[in-house]
Amino acid sequence: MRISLDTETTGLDLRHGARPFLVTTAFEEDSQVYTDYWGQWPVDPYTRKVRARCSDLVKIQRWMDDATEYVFQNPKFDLTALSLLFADYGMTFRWDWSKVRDTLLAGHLLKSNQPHDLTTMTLVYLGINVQPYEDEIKRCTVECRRMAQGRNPQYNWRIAKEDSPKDPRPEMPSAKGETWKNDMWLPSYVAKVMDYHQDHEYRIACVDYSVSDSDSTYRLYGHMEQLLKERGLWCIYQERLKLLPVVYQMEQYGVTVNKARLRKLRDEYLAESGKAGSTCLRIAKDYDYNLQLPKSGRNGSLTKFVFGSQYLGLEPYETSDKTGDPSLNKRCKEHYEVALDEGSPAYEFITNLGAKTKRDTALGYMASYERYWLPMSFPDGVEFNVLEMANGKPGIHTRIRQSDTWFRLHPSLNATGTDTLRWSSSNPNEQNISKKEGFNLRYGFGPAPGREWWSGDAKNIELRIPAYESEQQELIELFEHPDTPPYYGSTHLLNFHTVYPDIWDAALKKVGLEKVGPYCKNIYASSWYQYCKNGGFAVQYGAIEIEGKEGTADKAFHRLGSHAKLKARFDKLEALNNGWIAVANDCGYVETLPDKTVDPDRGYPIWCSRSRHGHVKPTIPLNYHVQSTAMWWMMKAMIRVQAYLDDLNAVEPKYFMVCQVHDELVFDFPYRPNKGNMPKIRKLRRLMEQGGDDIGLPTPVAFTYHPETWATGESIL
DNA sequence: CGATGTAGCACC
DNA sequence: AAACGGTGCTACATCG
Repeated sequence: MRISLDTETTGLDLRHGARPFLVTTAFEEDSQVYTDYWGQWPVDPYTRKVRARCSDLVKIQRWMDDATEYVFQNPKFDLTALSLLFADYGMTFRWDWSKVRDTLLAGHLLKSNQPHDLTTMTLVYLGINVQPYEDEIKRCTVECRRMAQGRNPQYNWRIAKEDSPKDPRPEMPSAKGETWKNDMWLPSYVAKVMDYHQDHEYRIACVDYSVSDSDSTYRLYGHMEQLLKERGLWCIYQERLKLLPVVYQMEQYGVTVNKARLRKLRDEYLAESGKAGSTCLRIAKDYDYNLQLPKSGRNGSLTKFVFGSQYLGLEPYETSDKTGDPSLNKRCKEHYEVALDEGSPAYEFITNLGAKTKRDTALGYMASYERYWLPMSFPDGVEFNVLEMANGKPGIHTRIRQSDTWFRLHPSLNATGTDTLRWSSSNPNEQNISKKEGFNLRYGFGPAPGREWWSGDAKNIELRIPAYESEQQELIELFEHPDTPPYYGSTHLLNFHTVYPDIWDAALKKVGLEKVGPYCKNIYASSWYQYCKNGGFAVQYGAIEIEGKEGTADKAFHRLGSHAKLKARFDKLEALNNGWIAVANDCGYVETLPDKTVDPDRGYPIWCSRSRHGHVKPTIPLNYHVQSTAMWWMMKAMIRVQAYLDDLNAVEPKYFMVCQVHDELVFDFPYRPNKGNMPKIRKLRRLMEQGGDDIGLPTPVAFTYHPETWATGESIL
């Protein structure tokens, strides 16, 4: 029998203590959909702890065991929630991944650029509007919250609020915005306290809402299953389902963070930011201006000082598309640093402002890591015995002291979080941890004692895909012969030669074919070579070139006509781009390269939004196709690798995949002297590279060894 | 006071 | 009509 399940929880931060207080289900009998529920268990209003009934938990387990398929909207969340709740009661929640179905994965596959929340999908696919249920529970919850906050709170209940120094909420670091959503347990509690009658709205609003979600999930899945089959997407969906246990285990294990190292960075940045800020204030004071420095970005005070004619009076370099205000972003600061006289007040001000902003951003990230991290008892925790009461009786219990140095983050990973196949990551985001020189926040991350990290990244995968697909020989040659001069496998150098032939030829005369590439890279490191890298990325991400005009790419290359030269040299790439634009305009989506082990005839459809005039932006189709193909490859890599790790972990869990940043995978392994894990790493590399066979091009993977920190490492393979 | 939009910056 | 793709997070500014 197929069932659907939905849980309502006291918040999203399950690992910080949020728990389900209501579990609802839907199922079918004689072509009729029925619903049922367990809970709503009482929530302690002072601690927000859920008091579940063990007999209910047993029933839920049995209900799951008896089902042949369980449907969830985002299974990872509900399964984690139930697991943790069961664990609170010394019970183990069990489920069978092969029975798990997901309306979220199905929704993305059916229409990648459409919202995948349950309310929207229920409206779109079933024509049912469940918004009234949400409106009702919102109204009830907000009413009840008023009893506990405001000017005259009657009770001292711990309602959800955004964390703040005045009123800290360490148990709900992600609470912000619509915080009422964390308090849906409150109406039934109030009804109980007030002894309201059994049918009072406070007693039923949450159950009605949740039951409606279970019902929607059940019906939605039946509908989606049919659509996926009709549209020939069933095989792809089944392959995608294999991701669920992989993501689950990654989130569960998390990444380890070193507090001492992060604090060291913090102290450095704090000092430097303070110094740069004082310099800015001093310069402003010289103009008799009382500058209010923003904590990040800009504020009115700063804008007035920088652009006001009576103060620094800088000419705007770029303006905002939306507001037309002069911009002060990184590009602009870089421009002013070149254009202004070194030593002038304006120059000093801009450089110091840039230095401050960068550091403040890093400081903000570090603060968020501290908000989210959790203590870990492994590995330098020490066992000790204590006398404790348990079940009303005293006894000696073994406890493990928590580490003072090592903490763990569990970023939330969303495999359907983007319009493409890229994942999103949040709370905190693990995909934007700086690796800039001098700002390498990855220094704070790495293997805990007794462990070691390895990272594997797909070499240049987003350039390889279009190169092989279009059969652009120069690029294929480049990738196949990474040790051959003059480019040594570097697309930047190939671009350099193409865009700046005069500079290249002069260097060639001077140092010869063997050395011309490295020479250009070295002596033009912060000028032409850097511009070339910037321009190359602009082109890779789909910059548009219009004849005779300086587009973004030419601007980045610092030379008019650069983009035209690249397009002429890489004519097949250009044809591929035009081909995908035509496909997107024709049918509304592009597809990833077909995977011959899944469906040799078609790939994953990635929908491209259209403008009001019905056309797809020409910068989108190739980019979506390439980005998503790379991520399909990554998905295959993760599924294969996890299967291998599961084998290794059959006896004792030791080998973990812990992080994914688009084309990079990070592994946390037990430490082995003399790189004793190398055979396993070679196996990982083979498994990852196997994805290339599936989509028909070579996809080499490079591995780096990180025995100490993620910031530094040794290239091994 | 909360919600919303914008800018800026970190990643690939 | 617009022309560089995909994200998340924080602070600032504004509005009701």
